[in-house]
Amino acid sequence: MRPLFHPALEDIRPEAILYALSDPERAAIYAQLAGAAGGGTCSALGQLGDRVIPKSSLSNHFKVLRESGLILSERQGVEMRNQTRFAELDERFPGLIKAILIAYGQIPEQPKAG
Amino acid sequence: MRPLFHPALEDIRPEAILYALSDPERAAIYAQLAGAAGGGTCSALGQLGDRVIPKSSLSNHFKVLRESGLILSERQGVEMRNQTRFAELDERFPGLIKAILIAYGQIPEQPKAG
DNA sequence: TCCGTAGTTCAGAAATTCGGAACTGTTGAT
DNA sequence: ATCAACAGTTCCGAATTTCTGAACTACGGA
Repeated sequence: MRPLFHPALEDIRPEAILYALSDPERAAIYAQLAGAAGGGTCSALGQLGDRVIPKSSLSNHFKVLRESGLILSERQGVEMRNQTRFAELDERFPGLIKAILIAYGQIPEQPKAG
Repeated sequence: MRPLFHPALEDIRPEAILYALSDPERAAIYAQLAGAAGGGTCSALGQLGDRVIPKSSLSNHFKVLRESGLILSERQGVEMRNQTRFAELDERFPGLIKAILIAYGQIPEQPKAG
């Protein structure tokens, strides 16, 4: 298996982020990861609502998320642990990811501070 | 010519917004419109950098922007005036569009209030 | 070694995008 | 009224991308 490619923070392109999250299935996967503490595996996230995502499609979704810079994947034994790169990304593109998750209704809207 | 379709505010989908702006050419067009006071025409925005966008492609870009809910187009004489629906959209998806424009470097990063 | 599980790669079908050419709709001139 | 010029749309074929079942690779346990 080819080693997994992860872009360096400075190589992450906004168009890749938007493209990756413009697919509701991928956005839902990402949102799950953003919520899950441990780092989700592919199979754990393979069922969204009533549809079972075929595993080749799922693998591709993770690849798109990974190569866009949204997530970090590393093999751990027989499975793959995935976690978001939220903190890094929020530094590079302030407010972007949070605004997207809010737009999708995956996290409640933030009240203004103060 | 078919009448131009514009989605109602409540029908606008985040995936459509992200998809529309995941194309750097469309994002640049949108950013120009967001900056231009008057409402830009297709031909006025048909040249970005060194590339001349073919007019059928340009027409399609505007269609995608329009049908995603990002812009409002209306015929004015022989040409088409386009303007953003920024205010509306910002109400529906708070912070989203601004964060995207910032990510693309099209507007300077906003300082935190206070 | 052999088996089961997790995920990747391959390959062909289906869907999408791109853009040149033809077309529509509007204005202004004769 | 007719014509020409112009802005933008639609059509359609070529190229690209996406989707997913099937085959495959990688790891761990017995």
